[in-house]
Amino acid sequence: MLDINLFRENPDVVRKALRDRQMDPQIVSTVQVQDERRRQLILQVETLKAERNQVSKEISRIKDPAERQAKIEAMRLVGDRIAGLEKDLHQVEADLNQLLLTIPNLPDEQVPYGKDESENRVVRTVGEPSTLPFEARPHWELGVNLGILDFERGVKITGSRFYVLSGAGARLQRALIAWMLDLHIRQGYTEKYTPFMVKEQTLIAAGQLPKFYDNLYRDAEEDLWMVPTAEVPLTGLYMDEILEEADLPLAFTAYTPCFRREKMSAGRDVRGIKRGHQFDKVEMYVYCLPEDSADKHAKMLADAEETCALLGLTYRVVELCTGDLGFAMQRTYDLEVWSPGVQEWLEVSSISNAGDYQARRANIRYRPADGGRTRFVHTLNGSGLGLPRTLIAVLENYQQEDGSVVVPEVLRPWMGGVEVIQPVENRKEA
RNA sequence: GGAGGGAUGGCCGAGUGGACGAAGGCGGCUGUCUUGAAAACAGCUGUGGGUAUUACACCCACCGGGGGUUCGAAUCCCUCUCCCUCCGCCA
Repeated sequence: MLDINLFRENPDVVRKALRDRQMDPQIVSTVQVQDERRRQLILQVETLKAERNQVSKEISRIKDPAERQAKIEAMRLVGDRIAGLEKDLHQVEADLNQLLLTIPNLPDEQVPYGKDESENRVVRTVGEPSTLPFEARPHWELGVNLGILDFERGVKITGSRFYVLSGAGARLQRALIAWMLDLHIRQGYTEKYTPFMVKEQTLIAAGQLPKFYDNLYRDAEEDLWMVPTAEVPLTGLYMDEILEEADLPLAFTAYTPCFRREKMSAGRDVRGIKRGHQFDKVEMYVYCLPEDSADKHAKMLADAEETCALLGLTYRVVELCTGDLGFAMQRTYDLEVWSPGVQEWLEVSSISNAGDYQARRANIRYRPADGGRTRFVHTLNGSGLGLPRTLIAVLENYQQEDGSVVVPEVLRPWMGGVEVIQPVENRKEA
């Protein structure tokens, strides 16, 4: 949510942001009109209330019954007028709020302009896209041949885009999760285990609703929604709280499954495990002082890069242009790892600074140490790597000519010392 | 799922239609005293919004959320949420 004062004092800043995001700036004027109406109504309502309060106090002291009755009558009429105006006011405020919830964050000044993802900027590439001395197989061949990836049974029990990991495959994913969590803990993040279902308000706070309604799963009867990313419960953690400056920064890491309907991307990336309705992710999340968020963003990017580097994966850092920037974010870097089987750069992480945008929606503030007025915190989030894609990259980069897959060194402690994933002998186990 | 009891400021805890933004206590801050500290004493101690001659001014709202009754609601009524106790079910 943007500060309403921006629309009063600097509407052109908002218009430019919307244009840069390839959106219609018309809504800015609509907000201004509603805001003006709101303030007029507040002025009227409060003037009447002040009058009523004052006269009501007098009534309790008036002895003369006729005078008393006259004042009561007069105040009854004032009460009716207040009720009418308040009804209008509530409507205007609800409308205004709905409008503000649909307006995205302002891109940071340093974000390059671009109309869509084709204009994102590669900041740097670390490593060389690997060339294997034999023809690289895609993970869906590798995984099935090894007996660690079962598409047919996933489809059978749930449906299209679902799969089952088996044996060393399931264990490899679990190893990645455990290893990443431990790495992030070393990097200074505190582990959190959160609910995987949240209420609507929590999704609004994180900026997922109302915009991404179509991409979310929910219980049809209750106000319970499956999280599309750990960012949602982690943003909600401090909803409606006032932190002390001394408490900041707060840095968290959490593993959660993520559930996404992905209606809009039906038909894309149908092959393999790159895009599913359910996937696992380890997330990093930071609450900090406004003046620190750029530094924290750099640190989080470095932490995510370390994850790729320790896995021995070739990756590149991409800065998102204005047209591709996420709804709630002011600046975002994507991390993409090279995977020789699918022959593409896989987006495994998105590291974003939301500024105070989510904090406003979630109403998360802090009290400055000098005792001044409360301010909104800044929030940042970044995947410590999305699991299916990291799994793809590991399988495809570490494959050998005979179809086996070497387990990256760092993961072996979580793999019971297994160094190479070999084909499973017993077909039933697969 | 059934029955009952609760929800008040940073915390504890009073209030029962007007004098209540809310007693009292604790904690915190400031001052006096002190070489310093403690103690004692005194004062202060929430959030949001509106107005604006931007004056640490005035006004409005907030006692779990929403709605109602009333000239006036922390207080009465309805409803929702959450917590506690007991029963049932359950990994």
